[in-house]
Amino acid sequence: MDSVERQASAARVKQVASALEEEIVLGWLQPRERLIEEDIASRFEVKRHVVREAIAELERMGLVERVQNKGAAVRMLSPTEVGQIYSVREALETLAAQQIPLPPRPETISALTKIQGQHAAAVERGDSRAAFRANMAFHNALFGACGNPHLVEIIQSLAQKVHGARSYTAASPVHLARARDDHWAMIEALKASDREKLVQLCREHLSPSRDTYIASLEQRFGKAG
Amino acid sequence: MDSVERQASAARVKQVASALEEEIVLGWLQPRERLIEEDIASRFEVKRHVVREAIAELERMGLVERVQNKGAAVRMLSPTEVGQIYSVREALETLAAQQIPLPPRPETISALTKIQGQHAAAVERGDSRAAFRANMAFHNALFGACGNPHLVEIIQSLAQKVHGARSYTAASPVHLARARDDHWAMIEALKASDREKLVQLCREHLSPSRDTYIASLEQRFGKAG
DNA sequence: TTCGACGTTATTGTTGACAATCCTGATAAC
DNA sequence: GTTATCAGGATTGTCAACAATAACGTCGAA
Repeated sequence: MDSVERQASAARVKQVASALEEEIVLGWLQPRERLIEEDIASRFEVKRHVVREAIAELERMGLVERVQNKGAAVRMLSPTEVGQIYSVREALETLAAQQIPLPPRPETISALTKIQGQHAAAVERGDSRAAFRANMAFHNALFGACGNPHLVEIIQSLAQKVHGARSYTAASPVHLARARDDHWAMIEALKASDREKLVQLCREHLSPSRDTYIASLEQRFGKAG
Repeated sequence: MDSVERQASAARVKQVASALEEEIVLGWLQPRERLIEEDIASRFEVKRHVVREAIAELERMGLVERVQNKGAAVRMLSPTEVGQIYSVREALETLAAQQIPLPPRPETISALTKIQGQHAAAVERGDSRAAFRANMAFHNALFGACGNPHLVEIIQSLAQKVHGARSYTAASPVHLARARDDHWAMIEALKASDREKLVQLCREHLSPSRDTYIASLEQRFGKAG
């Protein structure tokens, strides 16, 4: 093991991609901001080649837009698009929630509880970066319990698509706290095998960030945006 | 215009990717068969670079599997996986069918009719390649009418995932004829604004290829497959 | 002063060569 | 006869230099 450098490049690509994803989600990279390949390469100490693939990945995820000979820029989602994506998310996450076997396996509960502990801690100390990660982990674990990995994969990819739209809420203490409470409530619903409650929670969990994003966008660019 | 060579590479990548997709779907490339980058490069008269990206695309679509330093091979889907994917497809295509505005716009009907004419013609003359293309176009046009491009995109990607599993049915005259009849029936349901019928048709349209694939697989490898 | 042509620079796209890795088959030892 | 070892070839992964392109600023003319 000669340290970090000897990783498979595929791993490095994912590493760079998710690092960039985080920066976009947390708002460190603003919409319309360009992603310069060489800059990123030197910043992460990888070859441009790797950055290229990472950006291609981000493009596939819909976080970034690319045009010939002009490079990539973080993508700006229109309110319409965000609304459409959320409506699909709602349908799919509802579907997944309905398929989670109740009562859940004990491991599911313990895993969720553990992750949510980390999430709550991150929210407590205002660490939006850690909160973001824990939040993703929570949803993966939750929907992962539905037993259909392909459904989970789609839910994940949809969540990633609107990650870019979340820079407005990802750092907001109010929203983070609300998400935390929602998560605990979901765990309770699972424990109680209360499917109706669980589905309802999942559905309503989505609204805040969608509404906040759309509202802030309309405020900035006018209702026509 | 200096001929085909002057295309943007992005376009060539997609071209190669969909050409390979076709070959996989039509069974010209068997499961487990390896995809040699240089071979493909020379076959399509593009650089290896382009092939690489195309294969990455196929990997993302789930048609192909890649391992470090060993390259890509067309992926073999287990019956379980196929079942899972189809169950998500069913949910999503049902959802989309429910969202198609009824009565549909005249353009929708005419577009579908035109595409289906091509499909029927292809089926008639046993041109499975053209039938495959027309089939894809039909479903895109149909679900595209639901008005949510993101939903359509997901439906498309799921269809692509099981394309590999379709090599068993894609060339079968019986299945092609059945698909053709289903399509005509869907158009009729649209014309009649019969939502219930439409949704039912979409749902049942999926079963044959799934069942055929699973059956053939279990026959080949035993129920344990 | 403003507009447009032009050259410069920053950035991306492409290429071929090289390095690393894995598979195959042959040879030799047990 | 079987297994272990090790070349040789085939294939993928990495790289750095080069070409192509678009953004930018400058200069000159109306």
